[in-house]
Amino acid sequence: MVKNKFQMIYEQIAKEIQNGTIKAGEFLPSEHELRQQYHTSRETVRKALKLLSEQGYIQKMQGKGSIVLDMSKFNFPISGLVSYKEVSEKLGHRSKTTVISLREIELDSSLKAEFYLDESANGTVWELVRVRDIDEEAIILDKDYLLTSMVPDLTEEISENSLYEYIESELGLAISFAKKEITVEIPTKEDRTLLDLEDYSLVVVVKSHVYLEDTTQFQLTESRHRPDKFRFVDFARRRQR
Amino acid sequence: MVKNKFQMIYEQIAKEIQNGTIKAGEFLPSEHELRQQYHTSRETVRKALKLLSEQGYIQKMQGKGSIVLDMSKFNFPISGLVSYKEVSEKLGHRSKTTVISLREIELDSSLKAEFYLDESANGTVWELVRVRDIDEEAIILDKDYLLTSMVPDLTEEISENSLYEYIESELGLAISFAKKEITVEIPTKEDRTLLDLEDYSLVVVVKSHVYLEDTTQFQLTESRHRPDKFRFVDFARRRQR
DNA sequence: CAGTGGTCTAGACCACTAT
DNA sequence: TAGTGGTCTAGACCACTGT
Repeated sequence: MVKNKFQMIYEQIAKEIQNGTIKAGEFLPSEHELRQQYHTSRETVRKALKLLSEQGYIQKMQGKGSIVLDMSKFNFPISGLVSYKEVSEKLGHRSKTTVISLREIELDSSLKAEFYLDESANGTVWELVRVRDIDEEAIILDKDYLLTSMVPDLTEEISENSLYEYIESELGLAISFAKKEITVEIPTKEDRTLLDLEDYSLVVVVKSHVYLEDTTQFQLTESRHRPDKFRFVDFARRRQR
Repeated sequence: MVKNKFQMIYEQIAKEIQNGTIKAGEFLPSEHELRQQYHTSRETVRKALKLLSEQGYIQKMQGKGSIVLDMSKFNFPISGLVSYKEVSEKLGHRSKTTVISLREIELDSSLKAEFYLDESANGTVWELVRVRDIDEEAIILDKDYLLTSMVPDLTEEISENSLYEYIESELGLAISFAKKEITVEIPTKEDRTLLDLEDYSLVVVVKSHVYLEDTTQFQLTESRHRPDKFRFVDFARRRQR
Protein backbone atom coordinates (compact mmCIF):
# COMPACT_ATOMS: atom_id res chain seq x y z
CA MET A 1 0.00 0.00 0.00
CA VAL A 2 2.26 2.74 1.27
CA LYS A 3 5.75 2.15 0.01
CA ASN A 4 7.75 4.81 1.79
CA LYS A 5 10.08 3.51 4.41
CA PHE A 6 9.38 6.28 6.90
CA GLN A 7 5.63 5.80 6.54
CA MET A 8 6.06 2.09 7.20
CA ILE A 9 8.05 2.79 10.33
CA TYR A 10 5.48 5.37 11.44
CA GLU A 11 2.62 2.94 10.97
CA GLN A 12 4.47 0.10 12.65
CA ILE A 13 5.26 2.11 15.76
CA ALA A 14 1.81 3.73 15.81
CA LYS A 15 0.30 0.26 15.76
CA GLU A 16 2.51 -0.88 18.63
CA ILE A 17 1.40 2.10 20.66
CA GLN A 18 -2.27 1.49 19.89
CA ASN A 19 -1.87 -2.20 20.72
CA GLY A 20 -0.28 -1.46 24.00
CA THR A 21 2.88 -3.28 22.93
CA ILE A 22 4.59 -0.05 23.92
CA LYS A 23 2.77 1.66 26.75
CA ALA A 24 2.26 5.29 27.67
CA GLY A 25 5.13 6.60 29.76
CA GLU A 26 7.64 4.19 28.28
CA PHE A 27 10.46 5.26 26.00
CA LEU A 28 10.78 4.15 22.42
CA PRO A 29 14.07 2.55 21.43
CA SER A 30 16.62 5.25 20.66
CA GLU A 31 16.95 6.56 17.13
CA HIS A 32 20.22 4.63 16.89
CA GLU A 33 18.49 1.39 17.83
CA LEU A 34 15.52 2.02 15.54
CA ARG A 35 17.95 2.65 12.73
CA GLN A 36 19.33 -0.83 13.22
CA GLN A 37 15.93 -2.48 13.76
CA TYR A 38 14.59 -1.09 10.52
CA HIS A 39 17.86 -1.30 8.57
CA THR A 40 17.72 2.32 7.57
CA SER A 41 19.35 5.68 8.13
CA ARG A 42 18.79 7.91 11.09
CA GLU A 43 17.11 10.69 9.11
CA THR A 44 14.50 8.22 7.89
CA VAL A 45 13.83 7.09 11.45
CA ARG A 46 13.57 10.74 12.43
CA LYS A 47 10.98 11.42 9.74
CA ALA A 48 8.81 8.66 11.19
CA LEU A 49 9.26 10.01 14.73
CA LYS A 50 8.40 13.53 13.57
CA LEU A 51 5.10 12.22 12.24
CA LEU A 52 4.39 10.36 15.47
CA SER A 53 5.10 13.51 17.41
CA GLU A 54 2.82 15.63 15.23
CA GLN A 55 0.00 13.14 15.65
CA GLY A 56 0.37 13.19 19.42
CA TYR A 57 1.74 9.67 19.83
CA ILE A 58 5.06 10.62 21.36
CA GLN A 59 7.01 13.47 22.88
CA LYS A 60 10.66 13.84 21.95
CA MET A 61 13.04 14.97 24.67
CA GLN A 62 16.55 15.97 23.83
CA GLY A 63 19.17 13.98 25.67
CA LYS A 64 16.56 11.55 26.98
CA GLY A 65 14.56 9.89 24.25
CA SER A 66 11.06 9.65 22.84
CA ILE A 67 8.38 8.96 25.43
CA VAL A 68 4.98 7.55 24.55
CA LEU A 69 2.05 9.85 25.39
CA ASP A 70 -1.24 8.68 26.81
CA MET A 71 -3.47 9.26 23.82
CA SER A 72 -6.53 8.04 25.67
CA LYS A 73 -6.42 11.46 27.34
CA PHE A 74 -6.91 13.07 23.97
CA ASN A 75 -9.87 10.93 22.91
CA PHE A 76 -9.88 11.02 19.15
CA PRO A 77 -8.93 14.42 17.89
CA ILE A 78 -11.18 15.31 14.99
CA SER A 79 -8.73 17.76 13.52
CA GLY A 80 -6.57 17.19 10.49
CA LEU A 81 -9.19 16.85 7.81
CA VAL A 82 -11.04 13.64 8.31
CA SER A 83 -14.43 12.94 6.78
CA TYR A 84 -17.60 12.33 8.72
CA LYS A 85 -17.62 8.73 7.66
CA GLU A 86 -14.09 8.15 8.88
CA VAL A 87 -14.87 9.71 12.24
CA SER A 88 -18.17 8.01 12.87
CA GLU A 89 -16.69 4.63 11.95
CA LYS A 90 -13.99 5.10 14.56
CA LEU A 91 -16.56 5.95 17.19
CA GLY A 92 -18.89 3.13 16.30
CA HIS A 93 -21.91 5.38 16.33
CA ARG A 94 -25.27 4.24 15.12
CA SER A 95 -25.42 6.88 12.47
CA LYS A 96 -27.44 7.20 9.33
CA THR A 97 -27.12 9.58 6.43
CA THR A 98 -30.15 10.74 4.46
CA VAL A 99 -29.85 12.64 1.22
CA ILE A 100 -32.40 15.44 1.28
CA SER A 101 -31.60 16.88 -2.12
CA LEU A 102 -28.98 16.74 -4.83
CA ARG A 103 -29.17 19.18 -7.68
CA GLU A 104 -27.07 21.14 -10.08
CA ILE A 105 -27.36 24.89 -9.65
CA GLU A 106 -25.85 27.96 -11.26
CA LEU A 107 -23.10 29.77 -9.40
CA ASP A 108 -24.57 32.83 -7.73
CA SER A 109 -22.69 35.79 -6.31
CA SER A 110 -22.40 34.41 -2.84
CA LEU A 111 -21.06 31.09 -4.05
CA LYS A 112 -18.58 32.81 -6.33
CA ALA A 113 -17.30 34.70 -3.33
CA GLU A 114 -17.02 31.53 -1.28
CA PHE A 115 -15.05 29.86 -4.06
CA TYR A 116 -12.98 32.99 -4.63
CA LEU A 117 -14.10 33.06 -8.22
CA ASP A 118 -14.33 36.20 -10.28
CA GLU A 119 -17.78 37.78 -10.48
CA SER A 120 -17.66 37.27 -14.24
CA ALA A 121 -17.11 33.54 -13.85
CA ASN A 122 -19.93 31.16 -14.54
CA GLY A 123 -20.64 27.49 -14.28
CA THR A 124 -22.57 25.16 -12.03
CA VAL A 125 -22.09 23.42 -8.73
CA TRP A 126 -23.64 20.40 -7.13
CA GLU A 127 -25.71 21.36 -4.14
CA LEU A 128 -25.96 18.40 -1.81
CA VAL A 129 -28.03 18.50 1.35
CA ARG A 130 -27.74 15.64 3.82
CA VAL A 131 -28.98 14.96 7.31
CA ARG A 132 -26.97 12.86 9.76
CA ASP A 133 -28.94 10.89 12.29
CA ILE A 134 -27.21 9.82 15.46
CA ASP A 135 -29.08 7.44 17.70
CA GLU A 136 -32.27 8.07 15.73
CA GLU A 137 -32.15 11.85 16.09
CA ALA A 138 -31.48 14.29 13.26
CA ILE A 139 -28.43 16.07 14.64
CA ILE A 140 -26.34 17.40 11.77
CA LEU A 141 -27.31 19.15 8.56
CA ASP A 142 -24.56 18.98 5.94
CA LYS A 143 -24.70 21.31 2.97
CA ASP A 144 -22.06 20.64 0.32
CA TYR A 145 -21.22 22.57 -2.81
CA LEU A 146 -18.91 20.93 -5.36
CA LEU A 147 -17.78 22.34 -8.68
CA THR A 148 -19.39 20.22 -11.37
CA SER A 149 -16.40 20.89 -13.60
CA MET A 150 -14.38 18.68 -11.26
CA VAL A 151 -16.99 16.20 -10.13
CA PRO A 152 -19.11 15.58 -13.22
CA ASP A 153 -21.14 12.64 -11.98
CA LEU A 154 -22.65 12.58 -8.56
CA THR A 155 -25.48 10.32 -7.46
CA GLU A 156 -27.57 10.00 -4.34
CA GLU A 157 -26.04 6.63 -3.73
CA ILE A 158 -22.51 8.03 -3.64
CA SER A 159 -23.68 10.85 -1.40
CA GLU A 160 -25.12 8.45 1.12
CA ASN A 161 -21.75 6.80 1.45
CA SER A 162 -18.59 8.82 1.64
CA LEU A 163 -18.00 11.68 -0.74
CA TYR A 164 -14.30 11.70 0.05
CA GLU A 165 -13.92 8.03 -0.71
CA TYR A 166 -15.54 8.54 -4.10
CA ILE A 167 -13.53 11.65 -4.88
CA GLU A 168 -10.22 10.18 -3.84
CA SER A 169 -10.59 6.57 -4.93
CA GLU A 170 -12.87 6.85 -7.96
CA LEU A 171 -12.03 10.27 -9.36
CA GLY A 172 -8.40 10.13 -8.27
CA LEU A 173 -8.47 13.68 -6.94
CA ALA A 174 -6.06 14.42 -4.12
CA ILE A 175 -7.62 16.36 -1.26
CA SER A 176 -4.81 18.33 0.27
CA PHE A 177 -5.84 20.98 2.76
CA ALA A 178 -8.75 22.93 4.16
CA LYS A 179 -9.69 25.97 6.10
CA LYS A 180 -12.26 25.30 8.77
CA GLU A 181 -14.24 27.90 10.61
CA ILE A 182 -16.44 27.27 13.61
CA THR A 183 -19.11 29.77 14.56
CA VAL A 184 -22.48 29.76 16.30
CA GLU A 185 -25.57 30.99 14.49
CA ILE A 186 -29.30 31.35 14.75
CA PRO A 187 -31.04 28.41 13.08
CA THR A 188 -32.54 28.93 9.66
CA LYS A 189 -35.97 27.66 8.74
CA GLU A 190 -34.24 24.81 6.95
CA ASP A 191 -32.39 23.88 10.15
CA ARG A 192 -35.67 23.88 12.07
CA THR A 193 -37.40 21.79 9.46
CA LEU A 194 -34.75 19.16 8.93
CA LEU A 195 -33.15 18.80 12.36
CA ASP A 196 -34.52 17.66 15.71
CA LEU A 197 -33.57 20.95 17.30
CA GLU A 198 -35.77 20.65 20.38
CA ASP A 199 -35.69 24.01 22.14
CA TYR A 200 -32.22 25.04 21.10
CA SER A 201 -32.08 28.56 19.78
CA LEU A 202 -28.61 28.21 18.20
CA VAL A 203 -26.69 25.86 15.92
CA VAL A 204 -22.96 25.33 15.64
CA VAL A 205 -21.74 25.88 12.09
CA VAL A 206 -18.53 24.37 10.74
CA LYS A 207 -17.73 25.86 7.38
CA SER A 208 -14.94 24.22 5.40
CA HIS A 209 -13.18 25.30 2.24
CA VAL A 210 -11.51 22.24 0.79
CA TYR A 211 -8.62 22.37 -1.67
CA LEU A 212 -6.89 19.88 -3.93
CA GLU A 213 -3.17 19.32 -4.33
CA ASP A 214 -3.05 21.73 -7.23
CA THR A 215 -4.52 24.41 -4.90
CA THR A 216 -7.83 24.59 -6.71
CA GLN A 217 -10.74 24.89 -4.33
CA PHE A 218 -13.37 22.37 -5.20
CA GLN A 219 -15.64 21.99 -2.22
CA LEU A 220 -17.45 24.09 0.29
CA THR A 221 -19.15 22.42 3.21
CA GLU A 222 -21.39 23.84 5.83
CA SER A 223 -22.02 21.44 8.67
CA ARG A 224 -24.76 22.59 11.03
CA HIS A 225 -24.89 20.86 14.41
CA ARG A 226 -27.36 20.77 17.25
CA PRO A 227 -25.30 22.44 19.99
CA ASP A 228 -25.62 19.80 22.69
CA LYS A 229 -24.20 17.13 20.41
CA PHE A 230 -21.34 19.20 19.08
CA ARG A 231 -17.81 18.45 20.19
CA PHE A 232 -14.55 19.39 18.52
CA VAL A 233 -11.27 18.03 19.84
CA ASP A 234 -7.89 19.22 18.71
CA PHE A 235 -4.32 18.34 19.50
CA ALA A 236 -1.95 21.21 18.90
CA ARG A 237 1.76 21.75 19.31
CA ARG A 238 3.23 25.13 20.14
CA ARG A 239 5.65 26.38 17.53
CA GLN A 240 9.05 27.36 18.77
CA ARG A 241 9.37 31.09 19.00
CA MET B 1 17.38 35.23 18.33
CA VAL B 2 16.66 31.97 16.57
CA LYS B 3 19.92 30.52 15.41
CA ASN B 4 18.84 27.53 13.34
CA LYS B 5 19.46 27.92 9.68
CA PHE B 6 16.16 26.38 8.60
CA GLN B 7 14.22 28.62 10.99
CA MET B 8 15.98 31.64 9.55
CA ILE B 9 15.09 30.61 6.03
CA TYR B 10 11.49 29.94 7.09
CA GLU B 11 11.17 33.35 8.70
CA GLN B 12 12.80 35.12 5.78
CA ILE B 13 10.48 33.55 3.22
CA ALA B 14 7.42 33.95 5.48
CA LYS B 15 8.23 37.63 5.78
CA GLU B 16 8.57 37.99 2.01
CA ILE B 17 5.16 36.37 1.58
CA GLN B 18 3.55 38.61 4.20
CA ASN B 19 5.19 41.67 2.63
CA GLY B 20 3.91 40.80 -0.75
CA THR B 21 7.48 40.58 -2.06
CA ILE B 22 6.38 37.16 -3.24
CA LYS B 23 2.71 37.13 -4.15
CA ALA B 24 0.03 34.49 -3.92
CA GLY B 25 -0.01 32.32 -7.01
CA GLU B 26 3.67 32.82 -7.71
CA PHE B 27 6.26 30.10 -7.37
CA LEU B 28 9.11 30.23 -4.91
CA PRO B 29 12.59 29.76 -6.34
CA SER B 30 13.31 26.05 -6.76
CA GLU B 31 14.91 24.16 -3.90
CA HIS B 32 18.09 24.08 -5.92
CA GLU B 33 18.09 27.87 -6.26
CA LEU B 34 17.21 28.43 -2.60
CA ARG B 35 20.09 26.17 -1.66
CA GLN B 36 22.43 28.49 -3.49
CA GLN B 37 20.79 31.69 -2.23
CA TYR B 38 21.11 30.63 1.37
CA HIS B 39 24.42 28.81 0.99
CA THR B 40 23.10 25.66 2.49
CA SER B 41 22.14 22.09 1.70
CA ARG B 42 18.93 21.01 0.07
CA GLU B 43 17.61 19.16 3.14
CA THR B 44 17.88 22.35 5.16
CA VAL B 45 15.94 24.26 2.53
CA ARG B 46 13.38 21.48 2.56
CA LYS B 47 12.95 21.73 6.33
CA ALA B 48 12.10 25.40 5.93
CA LEU B 49 9.66 24.68 3.12
CA LYS B 50 8.03 21.92 5.18
CA LEU B 51 7.34 24.46 7.91
CA LEU B 52 5.94 26.97 5.43
CA SER B 53 3.69 24.30 4.03
CA GLU B 54 2.44 23.27 7.48
CA GLN B 55 1.64 26.86 8.34
CA GLY B 56 -0.35 27.31 5.14
CA TYR B 57 2.07 29.66 3.39
CA ILE B 58 2.82 27.45 0.42
CA GLN B 59 1.74 24.34 -1.42
CA LYS B 60 4.43 22.03 -2.74
CA MET B 61 3.79 20.36 -6.07
CA GLN B 62 6.02 17.60 -7.27
CA GLY B 63 7.62 18.29 -10.61
CA LYS B 64 6.43 21.90 -10.57
CA GLY B 65 7.57 23.82 -7.54
CA SER B 66 6.28 25.53 -4.42
CA ILE B 67 3.40 27.90 -5.03
CA VAL B 68 2.45 30.65 -2.61
CA LEU B 69 -1.06 30.32 -1.18
CA ASP B 70 -3.40 33.22 -0.59
CA MET B 71 -3.38 33.32 3.19
CA SER B 72 -5.79 36.23 3.26
CA LYS B 73 -8.41 33.58 2.48
CA PHE B 74 -7.56 31.84 5.74
CA ASN B 75 -7.72 34.98 7.87
CA PHE B 76 -5.55 34.21 10.85
CA PRO B 77 -5.98 30.64 11.98
CA ILE B 78 -6.12 30.59 15.74
CA SER B 79 -5.01 26.99 15.99
CA GLY B 80 -1.60 25.83 17.06
CA LEU B 81 -1.55 26.95 20.65
CA VAL B 82 -1.38 30.69 20.74
CA SER B 83 -2.31 32.70 23.81
CA TYR B 84 -5.15 35.17 23.98
CA LYS B 85 -2.71 38.02 24.21
CA GLU B 86 -0.86 36.93 21.08
CA VAL B 87 -4.09 36.62 19.14
CA SER B 88 -5.70 39.86 20.25
CA GLU B 89 -2.49 41.76 19.52
CA LYS B 90 -2.52 40.46 15.98
CA LEU B 91 -6.10 41.54 15.51
CA GLY B 92 -5.62 44.93 17.08
CA HIS B 93 -8.72 44.59 19.20
CA ARG B 94 -9.57 47.06 21.90
CA SER B 95 -9.49 44.40 24.56
CA LYS B 96 -9.13 44.58 28.29
CA THR B 97 -8.47 41.89 30.85
CA THR B 98 -9.86 42.09 34.36
CA VAL B 99 -8.78 39.74 37.11
CA ILE B 100 -11.86 38.70 39.03
CA SER B 101 -10.13 36.46 41.53
CA LEU B 102 -6.83 34.74 42.15
CA ARG B 103 -6.57 32.25 44.97
CA GLU B 104 -4.82 29.08 45.99
CA ILE B 105 -7.18 26.15 46.46
CA GLU B 106 -6.85 22.50 47.42
CA LEU B 107 -7.08 19.92 44.65
CA ASP B 108 -10.53 18.39 44.71
CA SER B 109 -11.65 15.19 43.02
CA SER B 110 -12.76 16.86 39.85
CA LEU B 111 -9.51 18.77 39.44
CA LYS B 112 -7.49 15.65 40.13
CA ALA B 113 -9.38 13.96 37.33
CA GLU B 114 -8.75 16.87 34.98
CA PHE B 115 -5.04 16.77 35.77
CA TYR B 116 -4.97 12.98 35.55
CA LEU B 117 -3.66 12.81 39.08
CA ASP B 118 -4.22 9.89 41.40
CA GLU B 119 -7.12 10.27 43.83
CA SER B 120 -4.61 9.95 46.68
CA ALA B 121 -2.61 12.91 45.40
CA ASN B 122 -2.81 16.21 47.14
CA GLY B 123 -1.54 19.72 46.72
CA THR B 124 -2.87 23.06 45.64
CA VAL B 125 -3.60 24.89 42.44
CA TRP B 126 -3.97 28.53 41.53
CA GLU B 127 -7.49 29.30 40.50
CA LEU B 128 -7.49 32.36 38.29
CA VAL B 129 -10.68 33.92 36.98
CA ARG B 130 -10.46 36.63 34.36
CA VAL B 131 -12.91 38.47 32.16
CA ARG B 132 -11.96 39.66 28.69
CA ASP B 133 -13.68 42.78 27.44
CA ILE B 134 -13.83 43.38 23.72
CA ASP B 135 -15.09 46.76 22.61
CA GLU B 136 -16.33 47.49 26.12
CA GLU B 137 -18.40 44.32 26.43
CA ALA B 138 -17.60 41.40 28.74
CA ILE B 139 -17.34 38.61 26.19
CA ILE B 140 -15.04 35.91 27.51
CA LEU B 141 -14.70 34.33 30.93
CA ASP B 142 -11.36 32.59 31.41
CA LYS B 143 -10.92 30.15 34.26
CA ASP B 144 -7.38 28.89 34.73
CA TYR B 145 -6.01 26.26 37.06
CA LEU B 146 -2.23 25.99 37.47
CA LEU B 147 -0.31 23.63 39.72
CA THR B 148 1.31 25.74 42.42
CA SER B 149 4.15 23.24 42.57
CA MET B 150 5.22 24.51 39.16
CA VAL B 151 4.16 28.14 39.33
CA PRO B 152 4.88 29.15 42.92
CA ASP B 153 4.39 32.88 42.59
CA LEU B 154 1.49 34.34 40.73
CA THR B 155 0.20 37.86 41.09
CA GLU B 156 -2.76 39.78 39.76
CA GLU B 157 -0.41 41.94 37.80
CA ILE B 158 1.07 39.00 35.94
CA SER B 159 -2.42 37.63 35.32
CA GLU B 160 -3.55 40.86 33.72
CA ASN B 161 -0.77 40.59 31.23
CA SER B 162 0.11 37.34 29.58
CA LEU B 163 0.39 34.20 31.64
CA TYR B 164 2.30 32.45 28.88
CA GLU B 165 4.85 35.21 28.61
CA TYR B 166 5.53 34.98 32.34
CA ILE B 167 5.66 31.20 32.34
CA GLU B 168 7.94 30.95 29.33
CA SER B 169 10.17 33.97 29.79
CA GLU B 170 10.31 34.31 33.56
CA LEU B 171 9.94 30.77 34.80
CA GLY B 172 11.68 29.25 31.79
CA LEU B 173 9.05 26.54 31.40
CA ALA B 174 8.57 25.23 27.88
CA ILE B 175 4.97 24.90 26.85
CA SER B 176 4.85 22.11 24.33
CA PHE B 177 1.41 20.85 23.41
CA ALA B 178 -2.23 20.94 24.35
CA LYS B 179 -5.50 19.19 23.89
CA LYS B 180 -8.35 21.55 23.14
CA GLU B 181 -12.00 20.70 23.28
CA ILE B 182 -14.83 22.89 22.05
CA THR B 183 -18.36 22.32 23.30
CA VAL B 184 -21.51 24.36 23.86
CA GLU B 185 -23.06 24.56 27.31
CA ILE B 186 -25.78 26.21 29.31
CA PRO B 187 -24.41 29.26 31.13
CA THR B 188 -23.68 28.98 34.83
CA LYS B 189 -24.69 31.63 37.31
CA GLU B 190 -21.09 32.81 37.23
CA ASP B 191 -21.28 33.23 33.45
CA ARG B 192 -24.48 35.24 33.81
CA THR B 193 -23.01 37.41 36.51
CA LEU B 194 -19.68 38.17 34.93
CA LEU B 195 -20.45 38.29 31.23
CA ASP B 196 -22.66 40.56 29.14
CA LEU B 197 -24.66 37.59 27.91
CA GLU B 198 -27.68 39.52 26.67
CA ASP B 199 -30.37 36.98 25.80
CA TYR B 200 -28.07 34.17 24.80
CA SER B 201 -29.00 30.88 26.40
CA LEU B 202 -25.73 29.14 25.60
CA VAL B 203 -21.98 29.71 25.90
CA VAL B 204 -19.16 28.20 23.87
CA VAL B 205 -16.62 26.47 26.09
CA VAL B 206 -13.03 25.88 25.03
CA LYS B 207 -11.32 23.60 27.51
CA SER B 208 -7.55 23.20 27.17
CA HIS B 209 -5.16 20.81 28.84
CA VAL B 210 -1.69 22.28 28.50
CA TYR B 211 1.50 20.27 28.79
CA LEU B 212 5.18 21.09 29.15
CA GLU B 213 8.08 19.62 27.19
CA ASP B 214 8.61 16.99 29.86
CA THR B 215 4.98 15.87 29.33
CA THR B 216 3.80 17.06 32.73
CA GLN B 217 0.40 18.71 32.59
CA PHE B 218 0.49 22.02 34.37
CA GLN B 219 -2.48 24.03 33.27
CA LEU B 220 -6.17 23.63 32.67
CA THR B 221 -8.08 26.44 31.04
CA GLU B 222 -11.75 26.88 30.51
CA SER B 223 -12.56 29.73 28.20
CA ARG B 224 -16.25 30.58 28.10
CA HIS B 225 -17.40 32.73 25.18
CA ARG B 226 -20.57 34.57 24.31
CA PRO B 227 -21.70 32.61 21.25
CA ASP B 228 -22.11 35.50 18.81
CA LYS B 229 -18.51 36.60 19.33
CA PHE B 230 -16.99 33.16 19.11
CA ARG B 231 -15.00 32.20 16.04
CA PHE B 232 -12.44 29.45 15.64
CA VAL B 233 -10.42 29.17 12.45
CA ASP B 234 -8.22 26.25 11.61
CA PHE B 235 -5.96 25.33 8.73
CA ALA B 236 -5.55 21.59 8.36
CA ARG B 237 -3.70 19.33 5.97
CA ARG B 238 -4.95 15.88 5.08
CA ARG B 239 -2.52 13.16 5.99
CA GLN B 240 -1.58 10.84 3.16
CA ARG B 241 -3.38 7.56 3.49
C1' DC C 1 14.50 15.74 -22.42
C1' DA C 2 15.67 19.05 -18.43
C1' DG C 3 13.91 20.71 -14.27
C1' DT C 4 11.19 20.08 -10.39
C1' DG C 5 10.17 18.00 -5.75
C1' DG C 6 10.29 13.21 -2.80
C1' DT C 7 13.03 9.77 -0.54
C1' DC C 8 17.05 7.83 1.38
C1' DT C 9 21.85 7.45 2.82
C1' DA C 10 26.25 7.91 5.78
C1' DG C 11 28.46 10.82 8.29
C1' DA C 12 29.64 14.97 10.97
C1' DC C 13 29.14 18.06 14.81
C1' DC C 14 26.40 20.12 18.46
C1' DA C 15 23.31 20.42 22.76
C1' DC C 16 21.30 18.20 26.35
C1' DT C 17 20.71 14.45 30.14
C1' DA C 18 22.24 11.21 32.92
C1' DT C 19 25.77 8.91 35.97
C1' DT D 1 31.75 10.48 30.18
C1' DA D 2 28.47 7.90 27.30
C1' DG D 3 24.10 8.12 25.34
C1' DT D 4 20.38 10.71 23.71
C1' DG D 5 18.09 13.80 20.26
C1' DG D 6 18.85 18.34 16.98
C1' DT D 7 21.05 20.26 12.98
C1' DC D 8 23.49 20.23 8.78
C1' DT D 9 25.91 18.38 4.79
C1' DA D 10 26.76 16.33 -0.04
C1' DG D 11 25.28 13.20 -2.78
C1' DA D 12 22.39 9.58 -4.87
C1' DC D 13 18.29 7.88 -7.09
C1' DC D 14 13.38 8.15 -8.00
C1' DA D 15 8.76 10.22 -9.57
C1' DC D 16 6.45 13.75 -11.66
C1' DT D 17 5.87 17.90 -14.87
C1' DG D 18 6.61 20.46 -18.74
C1' DT D 19 8.40 21.11 -23.55
